[in-house]
Amino acid sequence: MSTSGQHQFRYTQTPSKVLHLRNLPWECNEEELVELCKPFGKIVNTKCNVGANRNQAFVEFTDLNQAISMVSYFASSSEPAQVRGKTVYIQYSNRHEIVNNKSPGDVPGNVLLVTIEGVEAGDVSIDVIHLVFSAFGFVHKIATFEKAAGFQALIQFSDANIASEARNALDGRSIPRYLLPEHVGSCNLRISYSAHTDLNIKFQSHRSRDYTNPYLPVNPTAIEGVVQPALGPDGKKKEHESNVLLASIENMQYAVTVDVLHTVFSAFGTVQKIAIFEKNGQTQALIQYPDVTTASVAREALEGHCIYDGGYCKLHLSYSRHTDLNVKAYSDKSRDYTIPDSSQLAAQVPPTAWQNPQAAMYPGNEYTVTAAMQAQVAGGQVPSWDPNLQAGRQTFVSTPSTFPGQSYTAPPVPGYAPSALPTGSSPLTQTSPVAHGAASMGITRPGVSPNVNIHGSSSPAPGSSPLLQANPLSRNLVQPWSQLNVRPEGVSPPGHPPYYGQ
DNA sequence: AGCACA
Repeated sequence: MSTSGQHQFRYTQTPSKVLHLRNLPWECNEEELVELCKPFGKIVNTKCNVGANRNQAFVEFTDLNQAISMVSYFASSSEPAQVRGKTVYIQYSNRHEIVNNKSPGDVPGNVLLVTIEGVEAGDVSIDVIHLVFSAFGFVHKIATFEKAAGFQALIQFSDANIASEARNALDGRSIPRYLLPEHVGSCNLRISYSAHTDLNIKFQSHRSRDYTNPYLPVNPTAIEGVVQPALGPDGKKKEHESNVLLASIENMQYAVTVDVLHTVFSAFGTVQKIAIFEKNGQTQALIQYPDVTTASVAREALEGHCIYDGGYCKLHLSYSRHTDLNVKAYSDKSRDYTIPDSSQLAAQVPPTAWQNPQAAMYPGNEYTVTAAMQAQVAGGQVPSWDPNLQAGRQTFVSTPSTFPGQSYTAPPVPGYAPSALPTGSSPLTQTSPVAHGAASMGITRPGVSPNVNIHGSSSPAPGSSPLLQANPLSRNLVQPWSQLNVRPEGVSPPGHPPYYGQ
């Protein structure tokens, strides 16, 4: 008489050693599942927090009879199966084994990866996140970031037990409404484990916090994402100064390598770090000085000037929002000069290492946030460039041998008066970066050129070591002068004589 | 309260 008489249930009930459990309480974890099921046999695998509501689970016994005994028992029992007082419905799974029980995000650790669904980054403050997660124990560090997956946060606890409690309690739940702006609708938390064990927070900011280190400097201007200065209401650039310069390189017909940039920008002070990246098809670079003053001088001096003569590689400089770059110490695209002997790493670092430098650290679903991680775990100090985007520009970055032969001129070295340079006295003088570079600078911005005005005409003798550092052909900045006479194959001498501007 | 994962 029932309509289901000749119908099977939508989900077949043929016995399987895998059982499907539903109506589980949201708190349910693996241990509770095992407690419920182990009287009937040995459990070889489980999967909990399944389904949209995370209230289903699978349990796999070693053999079919054990699963059958459990289903049979509760089918005839007056006491339903329960977890924490909640009735659990048990049936045979329509599969015969549990696959992929543990995704990387399920491997417990002391750091949680929290995705806050349905909100924009600005809707949930780091203080709210801190408040919510502090209910389970001392929160050591928080780093937030925004990616395709949504607004995410890494929450570091002292140990995996506390992290686990927080995850079990909060996964799938919402941040209380009263903690959120009114316009926010639902706001579900999706929580998995991060592979990280210790976040590297460099600044206290609205994006990242280290609660273990109250003396960590505050970086009030660290704003995620956009590197370029924001536009003010009047449409003019709102520039706040920074010790890090953002250089956009226009008309980049010639290679602009880390070494070239280091040479150019070192004229104004110690360059700490450099990172080159592509943005919207344009090459950009971040150059970090120890202080704002140095950066400011460099910016004023170099803005609008060309690295190479003929209008090539014109620099446009602005202040980055970043204050401390998190770059690979030695790669094609970045350099950290604050690390001793970084140049020695050259031979040891595979050329492709930078392309996915932290891949091993970001298994599974964290993969999608790698770029943001590099930025935000470091405290929001790095723009969210994707190193992988830099493929395909090898023509410009490989070696000096790819310079167009006849038109090569070397980059400038501000700080030495062009007039002090010898011309034609040696093969090298014609390629002198000082000569051409200074000329280029002088032409582009007469009177502002740092090489003339800042350091005056107190030039060193030709051939002294600063000149070496200017030569982009030099792969190694400490290369002895004599070695520079041996040009890399394929690099032609300059096609035009040195030009000395005023 | 009704089947994951790739």
